[in-house]
Amino acid sequence: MARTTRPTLTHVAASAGVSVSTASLAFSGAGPVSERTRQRVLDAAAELGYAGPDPMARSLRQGRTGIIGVVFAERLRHAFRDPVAIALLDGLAEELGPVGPGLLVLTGNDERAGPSTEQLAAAPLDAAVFATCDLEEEPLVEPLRVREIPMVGIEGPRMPGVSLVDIDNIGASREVTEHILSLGHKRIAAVVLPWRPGRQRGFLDRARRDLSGSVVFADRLRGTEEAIGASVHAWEAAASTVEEGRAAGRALLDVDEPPTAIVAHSDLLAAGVIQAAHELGLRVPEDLSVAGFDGIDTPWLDPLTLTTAVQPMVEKGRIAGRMVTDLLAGRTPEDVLLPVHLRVGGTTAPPR
Amino acid sequence: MARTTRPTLTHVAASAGVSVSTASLAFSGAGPVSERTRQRVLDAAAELGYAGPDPMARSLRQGRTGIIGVVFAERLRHAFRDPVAIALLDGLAEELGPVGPGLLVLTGNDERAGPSTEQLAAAPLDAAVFATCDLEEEPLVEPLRVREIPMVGIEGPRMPGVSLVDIDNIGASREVTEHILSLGHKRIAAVVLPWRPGRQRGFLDRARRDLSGSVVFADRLRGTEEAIGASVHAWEAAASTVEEGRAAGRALLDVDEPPTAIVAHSDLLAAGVIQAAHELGLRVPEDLSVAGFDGIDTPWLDPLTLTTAVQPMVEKGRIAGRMVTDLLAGRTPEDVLLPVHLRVGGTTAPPR
DNA sequence: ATGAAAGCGCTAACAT
DNA sequence: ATGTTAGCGCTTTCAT
Repeated sequence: MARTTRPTLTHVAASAGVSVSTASLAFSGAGPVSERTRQRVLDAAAELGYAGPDPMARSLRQGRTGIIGVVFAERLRHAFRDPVAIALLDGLAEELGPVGPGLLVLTGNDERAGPSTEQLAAAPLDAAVFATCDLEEEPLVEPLRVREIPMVGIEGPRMPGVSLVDIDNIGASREVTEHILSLGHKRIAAVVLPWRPGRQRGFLDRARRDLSGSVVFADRLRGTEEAIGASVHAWEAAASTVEEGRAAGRALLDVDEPPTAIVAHSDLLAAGVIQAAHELGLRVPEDLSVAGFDGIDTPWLDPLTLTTAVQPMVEKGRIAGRMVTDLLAGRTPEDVLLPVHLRVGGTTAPPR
Repeated sequence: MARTTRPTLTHVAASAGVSVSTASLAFSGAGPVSERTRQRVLDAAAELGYAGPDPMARSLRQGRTGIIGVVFAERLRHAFRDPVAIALLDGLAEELGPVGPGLLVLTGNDERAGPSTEQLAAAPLDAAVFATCDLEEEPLVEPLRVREIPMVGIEGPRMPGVSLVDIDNIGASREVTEHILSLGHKRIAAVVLPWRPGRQRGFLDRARRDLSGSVVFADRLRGTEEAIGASVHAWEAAASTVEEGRAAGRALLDVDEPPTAIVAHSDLLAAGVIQAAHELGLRVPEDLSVAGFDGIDTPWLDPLTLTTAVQPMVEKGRIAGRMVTDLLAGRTPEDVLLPVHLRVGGTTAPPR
């Protein structure tokens, strides 16, 4: 009795001599079924090669897929190069693991910063987490808002309908810079995050400071300048990577009167700055102090440990996951602001 | 006229004064609709706040979700730490980007190597790509095989029903080792990949060599031993990371008569070995030659460039994506074996 | 404990 | 170009 099409619950039920509803209960366990019947159904299923209830049919009926979308405003290769994003995903996966099938990764490509509107409209999601969508004017939330998909933002601006997991970017950045100042540094430069959109590499000009871009970019810059009490000589990186940090370091250090300290707004950028310094024959921290932001593992800097602002990366993901769970249960979670603490490492010291 | 429930195509059609099927066509463009009608439907939709056809209903009807699953046999944080995996995902996303919503990431957790059977049975996939599932006895394929989900494996064993994108692990590993031998090295050690399952750190014992584990582990080891013509003194890493490489380097080098060359079966492991060497006061390549495998960017080794076997990481993903497309179109793609080429860098030199 | 029936929202034949 | 109709495969009332 070969069948060319996949068996369905109807076939299984028929073969077991029960109704479809009973067969359904035998699989879901959502109702009373005698052990004997249950076994008959499962046996019939095994014999027919039935793989269990069809996920799409079940989704349509129940109104949910179990899938959580994770939205990145960049191409996958760039998003996943960032240890902070990976840690976030890990926390998210850990928290949501038992819940459903998994995480649907929604990224952009070379042309688009983030998934297309069509993608967002067609994705079978129960909820979405914005991993790196920190723009004031975020075109990515609208398609999901229309669908009434619960949303959680990470370090974004406060937006109606988007629950927020935030960290104290301004305060932490200020604290790092204050540490540098307290060591006695006068000539301080900064390497700031990509302004986004239209990321570019180069000295930060006034125009870009004032236009609204990424709030993380703006907050970390603001913290640094609040500490200094004036605007800081800054280089804008096109991405948060070691290579970009290195380019920044070269640009800032290979001049007549280089700074004695550089505040980088990510650890990867800081690592690049340190590398550039070494290449230019400068010792860290003797000739140059360098601070970062994030608190990622930097085993390759060993024996140096980076002075940095340690943010709870995995925890951000876990909390976002918990918020998703709450939202799906109909609860309205409070926004969360997580603390960041200064970790003084070996890359900062008084100027000579 | 407030509605408490989300509007459906039926509401939109009624409001526009057309039938549901016409309204459907107005959205999908899959049939002839007059421009005037189309506009009326879209206007009605906009007014009602209709977000477009429901993805679940559409999936059920059409029999596909547009979602491609990517299966990792480890926890997310470990999988995504590997630049090779990221590059693969990037190629995959690039190739499949226009096709559908996105990639569903299916990972394990601390207890399970990979997603659970339930997860695999319930995930709404059109096809699956096994990113790091290289076991002979892979429990992860069975749940998908039963569902008749098209599958593509990366560097796995040849399995019925799983299309394969492979690279020449044996040949490339042999070539790297031959390069080391041609330089005149006699005392050669290897740092091999995790044997999996039951990854552990330590000198590789005979028992593990003989048991069937990861085929990538086995193939790269085999290539090295084929070149040497004998079994090699080897350390098994618990993961392909810089830290593990460092631990391996310490174990292999901090002895009375250390090897003059170490063949590491990944670039991250090689980077760790180099770091360990530096910490022990050994210069690379003067005192120790080190080779890797993969060809990832290692800017932090600068100015050193790693001698390694360069594999087409992104290309693997692209081809896997193309295979998925083929399989979904009903075609049966041929298995692919991609070439790997030796890149001689500055980390290998004749022994002193 | 089991069965009958309705319907989730949509698309695709088919008819007009 | 538009409408009618049948179902995709399942879960969930509601009867029995």
